[in-house]
Amino acid sequence: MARNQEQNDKIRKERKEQIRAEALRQFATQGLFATRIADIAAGVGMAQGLLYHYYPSKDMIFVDLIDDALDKLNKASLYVKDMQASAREKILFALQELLKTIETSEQFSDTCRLIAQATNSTAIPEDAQQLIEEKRDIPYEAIATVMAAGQREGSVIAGDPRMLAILFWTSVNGLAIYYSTRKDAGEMPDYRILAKMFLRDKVFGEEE
Amino acid sequence: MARNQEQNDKIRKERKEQIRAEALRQFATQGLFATRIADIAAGVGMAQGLLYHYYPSKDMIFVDLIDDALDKLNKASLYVKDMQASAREKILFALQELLKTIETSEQFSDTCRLIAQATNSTAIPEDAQQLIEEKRDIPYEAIATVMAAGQREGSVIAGDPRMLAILFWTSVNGLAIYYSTRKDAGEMPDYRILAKMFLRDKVFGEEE
DNA sequence: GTCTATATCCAGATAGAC
DNA sequence: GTCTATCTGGATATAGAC
Repeated sequence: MARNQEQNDKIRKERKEQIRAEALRQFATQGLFATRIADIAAGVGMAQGLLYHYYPSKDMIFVDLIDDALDKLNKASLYVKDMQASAREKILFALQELLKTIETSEQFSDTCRLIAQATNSTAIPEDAQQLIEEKRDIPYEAIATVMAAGQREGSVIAGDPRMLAILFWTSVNGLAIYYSTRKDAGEMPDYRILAKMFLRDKVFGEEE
Repeated sequence: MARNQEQNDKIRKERKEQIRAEALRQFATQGLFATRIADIAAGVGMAQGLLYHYYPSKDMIFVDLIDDALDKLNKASLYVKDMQASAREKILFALQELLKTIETSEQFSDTCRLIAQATNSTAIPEDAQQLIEEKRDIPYEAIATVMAAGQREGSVIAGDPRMLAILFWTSVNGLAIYYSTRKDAGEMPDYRILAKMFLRDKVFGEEE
């Protein structure tokens, strides 16, 4: 009977992951309130009632996804901050990776959109609001640290490093929203144009 | 009796404007679906039933506001495009004005947020979707025209002008969202940092 | 674990009195 | 023009059979 236990656990975990994936897609594209629990269940291919064996409520799915989304973003931010490289290289690397990921990963775009949906509405579950309150500043702080280091090394322009970090993230975020909401978006801009905002010296090799 | 007619029209117009203002605030901060028609009516200080003498449905209020928001943005964009000034000056002026307006005008922030809410969800009324489809590209085209002129005059970096326009608007939009969703936002960044992305030559007077 | 059927609630919209 | 009271539909969540 211990064998069945294991199998059940595995099924349970897989099912939960299916629900999460489907809910992420729908929440990101439609928003929390416009997404019906029946649609998520239908998307997964399970009965509506069954979904409640995995999550106690629609809100809880949302909170779970928000928590996950914030953690992923924070982890990536801290990775960049703690890289072995110059500040200049970190900024260029981060922008290049972010833009590439926005372009190629549907799931990453959805994650950005989910966070946008959540931060842009006061009508989300209180738990989700608290998570955002706690965790949303970490990427800003990480990049601000890099900017300050860049100022010391002479590669980054003068100004409040936190302000530069805000410009960094709001620009990336704006792009992410733009590209995830247009099918006809075309290709991504060159990441070096964004980098040009923050760096004192030339970022383009041949041209300019 | 013609006198009463006039007065009624005036009351009617004022009332409608009150509803619009309240709905804009609530749609922008909560989203279409989380906003209840009862709350809008309460915010205006009228009975729920009375609201239906001014608008046939919640969706129609939303569509009306979206239409208005897009028109305002487009008008401002075309104003900048047709200014009597160099492309470089137009870019600097536009960014300066946009950032100042985001900072000072609650209503402008709400307008940006409303558009963000609308473009970021597929679950909005079809009429609204069509309006967005029709009108949202105008600001991009206007700024792209300015960017192309700037390239000819030698002040703007190389690259697809439409791409530069996308960077222009997504950056501004990201900032607008950021500042409208934080009470503790602090002051706006220097608009010249954003301008630095697009301009070949120095944008800061003394420093750098 | 999975489904169908159902209870419950709530928001949008309407009717009708004043 | 304004209000109160009500209808109606639809979505969340639950109950109970298999």
